[in-house]
Amino acid sequence: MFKPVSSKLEVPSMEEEVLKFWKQNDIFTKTVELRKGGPEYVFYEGPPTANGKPGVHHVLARAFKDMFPRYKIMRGYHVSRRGGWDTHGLPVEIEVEKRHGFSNKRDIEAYGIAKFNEECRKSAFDYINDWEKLTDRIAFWVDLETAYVTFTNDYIESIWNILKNFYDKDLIYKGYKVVPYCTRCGTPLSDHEVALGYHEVTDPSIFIRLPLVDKPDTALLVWTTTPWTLPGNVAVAVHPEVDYITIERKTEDGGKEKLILAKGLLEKVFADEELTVLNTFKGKKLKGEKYHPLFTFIPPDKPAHYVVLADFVTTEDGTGLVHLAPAFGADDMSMSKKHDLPVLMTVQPDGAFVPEVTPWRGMWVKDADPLITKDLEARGLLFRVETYTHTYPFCWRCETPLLYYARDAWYIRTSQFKDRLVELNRTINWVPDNIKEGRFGNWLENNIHWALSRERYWGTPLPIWECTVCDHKEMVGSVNELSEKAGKDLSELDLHRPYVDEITWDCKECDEGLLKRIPDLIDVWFDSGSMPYAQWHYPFENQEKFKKQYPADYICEAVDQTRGWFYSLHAVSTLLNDSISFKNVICLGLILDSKGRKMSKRLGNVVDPWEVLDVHGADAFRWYLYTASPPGQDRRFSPELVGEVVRDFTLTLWNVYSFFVTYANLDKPKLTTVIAWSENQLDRWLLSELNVLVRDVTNAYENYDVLNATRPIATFVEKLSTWYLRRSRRRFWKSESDSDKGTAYQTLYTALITLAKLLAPTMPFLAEELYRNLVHAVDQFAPESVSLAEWPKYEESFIDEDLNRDMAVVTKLVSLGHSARQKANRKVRQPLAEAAFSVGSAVEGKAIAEFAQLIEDELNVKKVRLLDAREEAVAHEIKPLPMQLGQKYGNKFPGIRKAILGLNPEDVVHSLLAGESFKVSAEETDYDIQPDEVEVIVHAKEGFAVAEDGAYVAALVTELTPELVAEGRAREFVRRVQDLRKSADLAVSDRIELYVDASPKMKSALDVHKDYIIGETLSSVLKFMVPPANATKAEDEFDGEKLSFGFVVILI
RNA sequence: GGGCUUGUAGCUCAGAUGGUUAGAGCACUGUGCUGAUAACGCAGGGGUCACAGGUUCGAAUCCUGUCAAGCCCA
Repeated sequence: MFKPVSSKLEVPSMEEEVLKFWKQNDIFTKTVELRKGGPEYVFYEGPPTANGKPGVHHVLARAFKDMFPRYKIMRGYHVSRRGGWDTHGLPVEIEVEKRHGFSNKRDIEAYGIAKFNEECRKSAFDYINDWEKLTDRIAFWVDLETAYVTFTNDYIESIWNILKNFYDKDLIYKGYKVVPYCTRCGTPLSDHEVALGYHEVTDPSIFIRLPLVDKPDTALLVWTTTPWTLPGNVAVAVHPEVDYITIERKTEDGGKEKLILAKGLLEKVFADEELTVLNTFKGKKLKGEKYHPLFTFIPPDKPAHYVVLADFVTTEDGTGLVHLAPAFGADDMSMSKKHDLPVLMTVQPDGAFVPEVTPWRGMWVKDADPLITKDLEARGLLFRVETYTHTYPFCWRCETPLLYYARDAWYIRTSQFKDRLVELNRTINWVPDNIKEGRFGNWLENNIHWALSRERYWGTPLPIWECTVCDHKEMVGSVNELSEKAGKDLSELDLHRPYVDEITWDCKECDEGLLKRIPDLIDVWFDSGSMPYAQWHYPFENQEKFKKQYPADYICEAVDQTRGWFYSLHAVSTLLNDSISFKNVICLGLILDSKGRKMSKRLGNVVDPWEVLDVHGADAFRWYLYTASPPGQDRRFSPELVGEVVRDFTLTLWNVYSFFVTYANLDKPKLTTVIAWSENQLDRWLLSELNVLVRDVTNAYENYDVLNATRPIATFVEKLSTWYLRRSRRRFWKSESDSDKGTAYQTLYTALITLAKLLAPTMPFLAEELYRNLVHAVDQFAPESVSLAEWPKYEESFIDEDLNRDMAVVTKLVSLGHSARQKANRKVRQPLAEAAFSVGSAVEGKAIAEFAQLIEDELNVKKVRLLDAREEAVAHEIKPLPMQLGQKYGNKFPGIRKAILGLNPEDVVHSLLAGESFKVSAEETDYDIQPDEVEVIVHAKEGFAVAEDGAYVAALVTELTPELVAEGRAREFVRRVQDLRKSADLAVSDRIELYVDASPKMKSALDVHKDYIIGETLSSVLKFMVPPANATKAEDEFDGEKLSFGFVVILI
C-alpha cells in the first residue's frame, strides 16, 4: 500500500515535509558516511561573505554547486562538502564604518583598531542566519557546521606559511603601486569608492613642446590636463601602429618650427591653420627618440626622457603623444616597469610638492598648475593653453580631487610564472569552454604581478617585519616562528591588527633597530585562493586530509570570479605546488532582471529568493535555473518563469505519480524495483525511451553538461504523461488480462522510480517524495533516502532504436490524422471507416501495421493502412533535397533542381518506389538521381480528408455508414452520461442504473451499443424509459435528436 | 580603450559540419478531446533571425564592419 497521493500538490508544504525528514534522519551526514572508502570526489566551496542578505544569484550558484556532488554520491563517491566563509576585507569594514558614520581612516584609528576589528569580526556574520536558512531551504547540501572561516588564527597561519614559502623563493617584493589617493584623508580609495565621486570639472589643457635631442629644430607635441605631473615626467608614449606626422608651421615670432603629432589629430589641434605636412610614419619609428627634459629637479637614476611604445595611447584627444609620470598614473607606472624607467616622487603624501621642486615646494599640486604653465611659457615650451571639461574622481567623503599617486606596495611575482599558469590552465575543463582560452586564458597571458598589500585594518596581516634603522626584513611563516623571534609564547595571540603590530624584536643585522611589522594587510583574494590549504590548517595539521582533498574535482562560481577566486586559486596553487587546484569548473553567467538589466540594490530590481521559494518551492526554482539557458549565459529572471516550471513539469509528473498511486492502491499489483520485460509494445517503447534517457543523462553528468542532464527528463515526462499514459489509461482500470495490467503497472512504476533517481541531484524534494513513497512500499530493505540509493544503470538490451523511431512516426501520423479530422469537420467521437497514411520510407511504413490498434483507438477509425500508389487516387510530388544534391553537385544544383521539378512525377515515381534511380538532364548533362536524394510526397485525393507534412500524409475516409453513425451516437451519449456523473459528484467507482427516453432512431442506435454504454458508464442496466423522479436527470440534444436521461446511484 | 559573451515570435529559449519552408514552450484566438492533470490534441495569428557589406549555386549559421546590452580589465 502506498501513501495516498492527492492530485493537488502543495509544493511548499511537501518540501517542508521532506526537509523535516532529512533533518530528523540526518540524511546529509549519512550520504557522506555511507560512501566512506569509496573513491573521493572533491568539491570546493567558494566562500561567500555573510555580511549581506543572499540573493537570487546566490541561489543560482548554490543550485549548480549542489547537483554534481549529489550525482556523485549516487555513483558511489565519497563527497565531503565543507562550507566556508569569506570574512575579511573592505566590504566588511565599510559596513562597520557606515554604522559609525566614519568618513576616513583617521576616524577608524581614533576609534581604535582593536574595537573596530572586533566589530568587523561580528559584522562578517551579520546575515549568517539568512544564509543558513536559505542554504537549508534550497537543499544545498554543504557542511556549514565545520565550515572554514578565513579570520581564524589557523587559517591565517596557513596563509603566512604560503607567503613565507613565496618570500623564500624571492617571489615577494616591494614596489610602487599607483592608487587613487585622497591627500586630505591620507588614504587610497577602493574602486567602488572612486566610482562614487566622479564630477564634471574644467581643468587646464596644455600643449607643450619637447624638443628632440637629435633634431633640435623638431619637438614632440605633448598634451596634458595635469601640469603638476610634468616635473615627474620621464618618457613620452606613442602608439606603434598609429600614423604620425611632422608638420612645419610659422611661429608667432616669425620663425619656423617642426612638430610631431598623430596624423588623425591634425585638424583637431591646428584647425585650419596654414602649415606643411613634411612626412608621415608609424609611431614605432619614434621608438627611443630622446628629448630634452622639461624639469631637472630630481635627477633620474636610470635612463629617461625618450619615446616608448604603448598600446593604450589613443587618438581621441590631445596629440597622440602621452607624457609619462610613473608616480602619477597606472599606465605610466606599468610602462616604467616594462622599460625600467625611473619613478620620480615629486609630490608628498599630503599633496604638496617635495622640497626638491624648489619653485613650488610645499604647494598643493593643483594650485601650482598655473605657475607651472607660466614657467613653461617663459621658456618657450608652451604651445597652447586651453581648458578641458571632463569627469574626474573626487573623494566621496571630503570632495578633494583625487590624485593617482604611487604608494609603497608589496607584490607577488606572478608574471614570472605566466607560461606555467597558461599551461596548467589548459588542463582544466572549463564550462563553457570559451572561458579557458578566452576570458581566463587572456587574463593569464596578460598577467601582471599580483599587488598583494592593502593599507587597511580588517584582514590577514602581511607578516613582514622591517627594521626601523637598517633595511633588514623578516617574513614570518608561523606562530611558532613569531614566538621564537619575539622571545615569548604567542600561541594565544590574535593574529589580527592591532595585536600583531605590537610584536617587535631587536634587529640582529644592525644591532640598533627594532623589527616592526609593516602595517599592511593582504588582498582578501589571497585569503580565498589559499582555501585548499588553509581550510585544513595545512601544513601544520591534516596533511593526509589535504592530500585527499586536493585538487578539487569541481568548483562553480559566476563569471565575475575569473579575476577573483578562479584566478587566486589557480595562481596560489601554481606558484606553491606547480599544479592545478581544480579540474572542472562551471562558470555561471549573471542573473538579470526581466528587462535584461543587472540586479542591483540601486535599481531596486532585486528579487528576494524567498518570494520564489514561498510560492513555487525550491525544486522548481532550481529546475528553472538549470534548464532555462546554458550555464555560462546571463539569464533574465522573473518569479513567473519558475511558476511555469511547476505547471509544465512538476505537476505533470506529480499527476502521473498520483494516478499511479491511486490505481495501484486499488489493484495492489505485484511490483519489483527491478526493470522487467513486457510484451506490450507501448511498455517496450517506454522502457526503451527510459533507458535512452538514463544513458543520455548519465553521459551529460559525466561531461558537466547541465542542460542535457535536465532538459531531456522534462521531454520524457511529457511523453510519459501525454502519450504513454494517455494511451495506457484503459489498461489500468479495465484490462483484458491481468498480466497486461500487471506489466502496465510495472512499467509505469519502473519509469517513476527511475525518474526519482534521475531527478535526485536537481529536484531533490520531489525525487525524495517519489522515492520514499514508491520504493519503500515495495522494497523494505531499500535505502531510506533517494540520495542513499544507487544511480540507475541503463540496460542496453531495453533500448530499441527502431521502436523509438516507429513511435515517432506513429505520433506524427496521429497528429496529422487529428488535423485531417478537423479539416473534414469530423469529431473524434464519430468513428470513421478508415485512415490511410503515407510515410517517407518503407522502413517507416512498418510502424503503421505495428501500431495499428493504437492508431485506430487514438483516431477512432475502424482500419488503418498505407496509402497504395497503385490503388488510390493519389498524386505524387518529387522534391529535390538540397542537403544531398547541393553537396554532391554544388553550383549545378539549381539547374538540377529546376529539371527535377519540371518532370512529371508520375513518370519517375515507380522507379523511386522500387528503390531505383532516375535520370534527369540539365544544361545538356544527364544526372542519375538516387532515391535518397529526393523526397516523394504523396497527396491523396477524392473522398479523403487529408493532412500532410512533407512526406507524411494522413488521409481519412470521411463517408459515414449508418452503422458508424449509430456508434458515434452511442459514444456521444456515453460522454453526456459521464458529464452528468461528474457534475453529480459521483465517485469513479459508483455504479448506476441508467435511464434514457429518446426518439426511435436514437433508441435503436443506443440499443445496438447497449453493452458498450453499460460498460463505460458503470451501469447495471440501461432502461429505455423516462428517468424516475429520484434520478439525477438531464435534457440534451445532439445530431438533431432530443433526449432526456438520468441515473440512480446503486447503494451497496 | 582592450578582452570575452550575448542579440532569433509579446516572453523564455532551440536551431552540429552553410541546404532553399527558421522551430518549441508560455501567452493569445478558434476548435476538439477527457472520470489522473493546474491539463491534453488540432489549427490560426505573431519573425526584414540587431544592422550593413562580403564569400557562396545557397547564409540565422562563415568573414568584415557598425549598433545595442552584460561582465572583467584599463
